[in-house]
Amino acid sequence: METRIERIKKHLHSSSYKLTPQREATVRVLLEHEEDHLSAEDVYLLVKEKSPEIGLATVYRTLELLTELKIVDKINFGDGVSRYDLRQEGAAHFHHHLVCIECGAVDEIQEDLLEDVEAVVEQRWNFKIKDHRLTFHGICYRCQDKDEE
Amino acid sequence: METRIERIKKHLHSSSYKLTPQREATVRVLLEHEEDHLSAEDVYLLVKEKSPEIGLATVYRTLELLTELKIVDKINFGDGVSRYDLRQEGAAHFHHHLVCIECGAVDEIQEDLLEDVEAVVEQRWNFKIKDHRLTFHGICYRCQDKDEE
DNA sequence: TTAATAAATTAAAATGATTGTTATTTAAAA
DNA sequence: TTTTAAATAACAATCATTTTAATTTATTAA
Ligand SMILES: [Zn+2]
Ligand SMILES: [Zn+2]
Ligand SMILES: [Zn+2]
Ligand SMILES: [Zn+2]
Repeated sequence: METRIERIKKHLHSSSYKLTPQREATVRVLLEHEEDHLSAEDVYLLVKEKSPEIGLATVYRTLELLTELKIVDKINFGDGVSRYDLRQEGAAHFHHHLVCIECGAVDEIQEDLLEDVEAVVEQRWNFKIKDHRLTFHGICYRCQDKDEE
Repeated sequence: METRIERIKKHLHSSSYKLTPQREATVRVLLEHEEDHLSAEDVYLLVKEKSPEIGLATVYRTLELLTELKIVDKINFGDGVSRYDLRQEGAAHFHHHLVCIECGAVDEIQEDLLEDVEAVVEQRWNFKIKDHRLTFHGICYRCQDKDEE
């Protein structure tokens, strides 16, 4: 945890940004909820528990900055809000998501899976891929079990 | 064109909805701009040219209805607006997108490409896939040519 | 055909997420 | 220490989308 914060601090410094207390509090919340897919409001409420003086706009600005630096990925599952996902350290690509249309759960796929597809796209469409977003909508294993009862 | 409208009309009827003049005007705009990825506002302005009395809320409701019936797909490229894409008739899956981070162009990939990946996901994650969203972000062929100059 | 009912629409207001503004604070540089 | 720049809080403003209430249109029943 602390070492990851240290690395993020260096990452900010190398782009001449500072890890202010507000930014650190925000990053800590993201680290403590790595499994989740928090909205800006979610992050704000969690940060507020420990640092009640922080403003929502600051959370937004911090998340924007972290997105710019590719420390987090911004993603949208079709409900009206953007969600923020810490990028795995050293991960070449953004991970994929499984969104259950019954219970709303969002599970993650860390494996790449797209290598072959991306090779085809780069060749056939002459498109230089920098990033991707892949989300599957369907029924999660939990809801399949429920349905069988 | 007319036959596609007819089929959409039947599709609505089979779910006991009517193809009102406002809905027809909206569908026509979508058909006339199949290549594009129009926002609700975009659709509204285009519909207004021929049917100035239509309201923005009606366009939103119509697009919502068409999305429910899977006549269009709602998609989000990360700017703050939802965009609406006519589904290819008979297409099993939603097509993929190439978003250029330099010029903003959005190109389409109609080929499936994901068959193998989806088989793996269904098996390994025990997830019943109903739909997907796949978007690549990168440099389009046009901008690559520009960069070489 | 006419009265009653339901569906769809308009226009306006409300909502909710996000962004911009301004004064203030904090940290770095001179 | 004084000066300057960066960051923040509090609030206002904006933008996309949804809701509401009144009206219109189409459908059904008498
Ligand atoms: Zn589920
Ligand atoms: Zn995730
Ligand atoms: Zn381009
Ligand atoms: Zn498309």
